[in-house]
Amino acid sequence: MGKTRDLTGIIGEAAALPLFSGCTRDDISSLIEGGEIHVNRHREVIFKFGDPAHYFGIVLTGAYKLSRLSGDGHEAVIHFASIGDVLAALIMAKENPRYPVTVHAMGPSRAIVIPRSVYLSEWLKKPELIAKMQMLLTTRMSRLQNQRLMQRAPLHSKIAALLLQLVNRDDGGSRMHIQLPLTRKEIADSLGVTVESVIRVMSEWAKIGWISTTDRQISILQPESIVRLTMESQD
Amino acid sequence: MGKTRDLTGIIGEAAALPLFSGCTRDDISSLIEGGEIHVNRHREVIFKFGDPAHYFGIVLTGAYKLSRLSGDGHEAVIHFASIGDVLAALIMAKENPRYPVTVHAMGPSRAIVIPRSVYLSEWLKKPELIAKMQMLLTTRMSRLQNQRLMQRAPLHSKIAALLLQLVNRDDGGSRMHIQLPLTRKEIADSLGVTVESVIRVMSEWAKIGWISTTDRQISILQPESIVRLTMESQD
DNA sequence: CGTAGCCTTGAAGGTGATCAATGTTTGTGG
DNA sequence: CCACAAACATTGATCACCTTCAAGGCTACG
Repeated sequence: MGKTRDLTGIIGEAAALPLFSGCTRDDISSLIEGGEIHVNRHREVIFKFGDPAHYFGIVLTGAYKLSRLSGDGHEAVIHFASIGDVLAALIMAKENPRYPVTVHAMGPSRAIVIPRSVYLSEWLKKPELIAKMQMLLTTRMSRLQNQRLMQRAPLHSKIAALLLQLVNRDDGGSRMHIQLPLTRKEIADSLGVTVESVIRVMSEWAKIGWISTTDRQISILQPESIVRLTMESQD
Repeated sequence: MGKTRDLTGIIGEAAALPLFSGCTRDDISSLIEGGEIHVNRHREVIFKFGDPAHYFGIVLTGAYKLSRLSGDGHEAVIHFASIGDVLAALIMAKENPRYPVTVHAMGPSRAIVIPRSVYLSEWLKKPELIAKMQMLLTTRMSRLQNQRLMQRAPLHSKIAALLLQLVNRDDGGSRMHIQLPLTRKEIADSLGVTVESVIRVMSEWAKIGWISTTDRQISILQPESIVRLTMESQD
């Protein structure tokens, strides 16, 4: 894992994030004071569950997986964080926080980690910034709630909904692509089911040409078909 | 549903909430400006999913159930809000928000609803208040995440975990009691399973004296046994 | 006193879990 | 660059758990 404290080149990059829209370069400079750039390779850990949490993070490039290990050794994925997303956002409010999740890089990724103290001293002073942070939390919460809605749906609906949630439109919508390197195992852990079950469903989809996978890059070739699956048991 | 705009008697009540600890009566007075007290009977709706959201709420007495209806007519319970908890906390950050859940009273309950505009103009100015709001959101998010961990656990573990989450210690801990009037259906909708399954598990527990129910009031008579169930497949 | 909401029980069936074995791709170090 | 290990994908057989469907009872409340 590479680290650097030289933040001069970063300010421009940070300014491009929606989170910092409306902030001057000086604003940003003070907001990321004492920060550090982490350069991670695939599967590297940036925060570890249970460790004392002195830093939070913002994804600059790539993506990170937020997960926890359940008692019987299964990994439960909480969230996939991509560019602009906040890592360990939950540690802000607590007194002596510990990381509530383990954060792995998904493919080569970069993040800036910022001392919690800077959040308390600088970030909290700016209402618009707080609102944006709340917005990020809100989005994540809505996602968790939506998945709650799908709990009773059949497996193929859950997988369909997850894929659509992670998708970025390529062109007019006739073909979609998921930016993260996503394994079947990660999909399974995200839905709380087994790899085998996920594979059985997705292999079927690949066979009939609805999706295709090459090196963990998933493309949705027939979005309408996938969308229809989520409809069946959903509003 | 009874409503009143006379807030004079409420300030003292509000001051007792952890949310407003450290606020003067004048502070509180401006924070609940334009608010309204809602007095609800069992099962009454205070916010409805999809309606334009101009107000958020704070539970004063009783409890409220936050839920959504899934496409196939099943109710999915998102959260049980009890005294001091915030209702529709998620609407703050958005532009033209609509209520993301339907909120039902569970038993006779009272809440104060406050215009969103007051939040934007008054609440956001106070960093400690923001921190407390984020804390409430954080707690809720952690809860959703913990339930995520239980996804693969057997049903009895899930029910055990849910009951323990909702419990308030009565005495030294040898006997616990859940303050809300909680039906088996609501437990089922909260876990994403069927009523029948919940009943089969809980009837068994009642038979061997681990719990007892009288008029939707659930008592846990043997907490250790219940706790053990959650351990089996959890950290 | 009847309806609505809640609880209960049973039988049958299906979905996804488990277990086991094998193939494939990716990454690493000599 | 090859060899080997590790991570990932796949397939099949069996089975447990939970769902579904159906029917009936209990209690509160207008």
